[in-house]
Amino acid sequence: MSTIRDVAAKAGVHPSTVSRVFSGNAQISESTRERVLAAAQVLNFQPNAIARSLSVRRTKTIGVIVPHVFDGYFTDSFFPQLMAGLLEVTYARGYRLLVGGCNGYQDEHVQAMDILATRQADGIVVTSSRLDVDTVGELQRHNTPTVLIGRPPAQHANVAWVDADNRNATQKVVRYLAGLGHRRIAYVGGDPDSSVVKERLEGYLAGMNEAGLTVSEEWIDYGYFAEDGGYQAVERTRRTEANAPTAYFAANDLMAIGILQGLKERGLAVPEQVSVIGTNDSPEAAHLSPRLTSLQVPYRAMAAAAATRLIDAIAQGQLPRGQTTFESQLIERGSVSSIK
Amino acid sequence: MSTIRDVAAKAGVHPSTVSRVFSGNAQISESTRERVLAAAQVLNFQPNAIARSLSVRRTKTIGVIVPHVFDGYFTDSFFPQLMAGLLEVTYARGYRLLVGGCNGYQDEHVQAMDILATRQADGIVVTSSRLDVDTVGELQRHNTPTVLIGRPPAQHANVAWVDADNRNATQKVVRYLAGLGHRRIAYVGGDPDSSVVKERLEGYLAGMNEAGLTVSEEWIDYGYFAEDGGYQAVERTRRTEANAPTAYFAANDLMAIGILQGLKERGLAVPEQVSVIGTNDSPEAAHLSPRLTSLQVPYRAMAAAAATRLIDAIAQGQLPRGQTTFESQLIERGSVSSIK
DNA sequence: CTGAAAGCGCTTACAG
DNA sequence: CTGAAAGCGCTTACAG
Repeated sequence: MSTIRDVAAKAGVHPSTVSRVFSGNAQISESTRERVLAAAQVLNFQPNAIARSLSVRRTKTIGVIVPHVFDGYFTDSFFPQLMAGLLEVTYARGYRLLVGGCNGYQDEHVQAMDILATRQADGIVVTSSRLDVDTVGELQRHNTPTVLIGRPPAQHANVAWVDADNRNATQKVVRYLAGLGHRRIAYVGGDPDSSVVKERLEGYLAGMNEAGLTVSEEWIDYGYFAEDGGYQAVERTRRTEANAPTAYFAANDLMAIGILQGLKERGLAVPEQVSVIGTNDSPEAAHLSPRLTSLQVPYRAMAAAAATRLIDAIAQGQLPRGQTTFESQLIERGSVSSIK
Repeated sequence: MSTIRDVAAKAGVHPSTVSRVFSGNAQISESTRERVLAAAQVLNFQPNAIARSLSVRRTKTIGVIVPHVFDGYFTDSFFPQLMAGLLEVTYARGYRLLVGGCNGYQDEHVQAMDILATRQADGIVVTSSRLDVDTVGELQRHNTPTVLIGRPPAQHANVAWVDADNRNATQKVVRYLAGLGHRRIAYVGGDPDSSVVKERLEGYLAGMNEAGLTVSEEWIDYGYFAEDGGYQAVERTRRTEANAPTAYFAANDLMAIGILQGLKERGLAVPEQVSVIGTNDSPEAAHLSPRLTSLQVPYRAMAAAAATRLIDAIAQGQLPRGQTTFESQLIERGSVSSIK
């Protein structure tokens, strides 16, 4: 690999001149520019981005940590949508995306801090928000460009974030179901320590309350964020048929599929006897039978917005700010009906 | 952010000593190590990875370009599996994954070369292999650590790659179908310029030949790698019912779903009248009705193997070498039956 | 418009 | 075991 020095020698100029033609923003006479470019051409020169980063203290990359803490993580449609949104804007803006794995939630902020502290990225998008792990606080303390996908714990009210209307959307789902005559409605969440799940629970409770429905403890269930979690939720929520839910709202489509399965095994017809609503509008939703009604959360748009906000802030040398809530949309298909 | 110099000052040692305690491999007396660590602790010091990279000429990151050239790219299960495999090993090996987008196949090798030429990564995993774009050649010419997921064009026989047994697996699928009595079998591929699709076609042809079946041109169709591609393939392959296929093998599950849809609209029952086999064993496959029989390609394992090979080579300062073929496995479910 | 110099924050061969 | 120095490959304020 040739360096700026080789090119300078060949073109008969000072290395700083070569640097100037490649860094763009500098007055260079047309003739020397041409000479430099020609020399670079034959030497197959491309400026070393690492050296440049060291010099300008900017990497033009943003980081993201993927917390593949549960097996289904990559199977769920959240992940590809996240990547799609992030990639779409990093690419358009000439940035790169650095992705690190991590091993459990505790490790997530270790990895995030590591990327930032070691200057491998100019900023970071944080996706998970477990309430018991203070990733955000750590990041804030270090005064580091961060935008959250999801809402931060209350004490960090001023971080930049982008989130779905989890509480509201869930309340609407319950309203919709109650409007159809359902009175025993179950909420099947994933990890109860995550903020999404908490927010949705609030929305559920608010919706039930609004409809004048008393909630039975048995209708609230948490499980693994995958088919099996939903499947088991059916067992746990139907101990006594008299008190069994006539409708389920599940934290993701994978769980909804598990619920569908569990109901089928018990000989319960969907939607005739029991209604089911999933979340995320995953690709399979439209192809199940019955076709699954699902609450579509615009993760791709959220990720794109997060990346945009982050890159904008970096470009202006500031910390990202502002928070945006995205509306979820209920995609009505065939897994819901009114109660007779 | 504090530097090695600040720590040195505080600990009363030379910067090079600080460097030594952080770079690991050096003899340091226990007492000075402790002093340095203590100083680093209070200054909240972490070595700047960029500076280190420049110095040692190694970034500890590998790159991958994702060619999201068609809309369905992120929806297909290939992408998450690829990322899962790559992330799994980069994480375990203390590497980072740098992902770049690209805009069409032509742009792919521009981006790949850019990452490498500018030294942002130590090596790269290349995923797409369009036969008309010589990404591999370009990469080879620059003597750059590369491993391909997929097989390279013949002229680059010596690049390292990891691939599925596309040809063989397809031949087996045809053998299986022929064994069930099918004589008019369709092959519905995606992009005909991609090597996977070519290889599968060869396998298809070989399988038909082996079974003593003459192929009708109409049974070979190419379409967009998504539902719609499959849907349209049904139209095109069933111009005349007399010559219409009784079995379909599709390049991915999305297309198979489109085929299912198209057949249903024509009032054809699957698997009673027509059999359908997809590829990739996507999450939805098991939940369709009929449950879709699918050729499972171990993309996650392939990606992991690619990353491992790449990192091993980098660690030893060599170019990656060797090629491995992974076996696909037919997951039999309910969309296939024998012909009466 | 261009050159010469200092600096970005590390690493490492060379002495001792 | 530790220090002093040179170097990794750029950038940019300062002169002219």
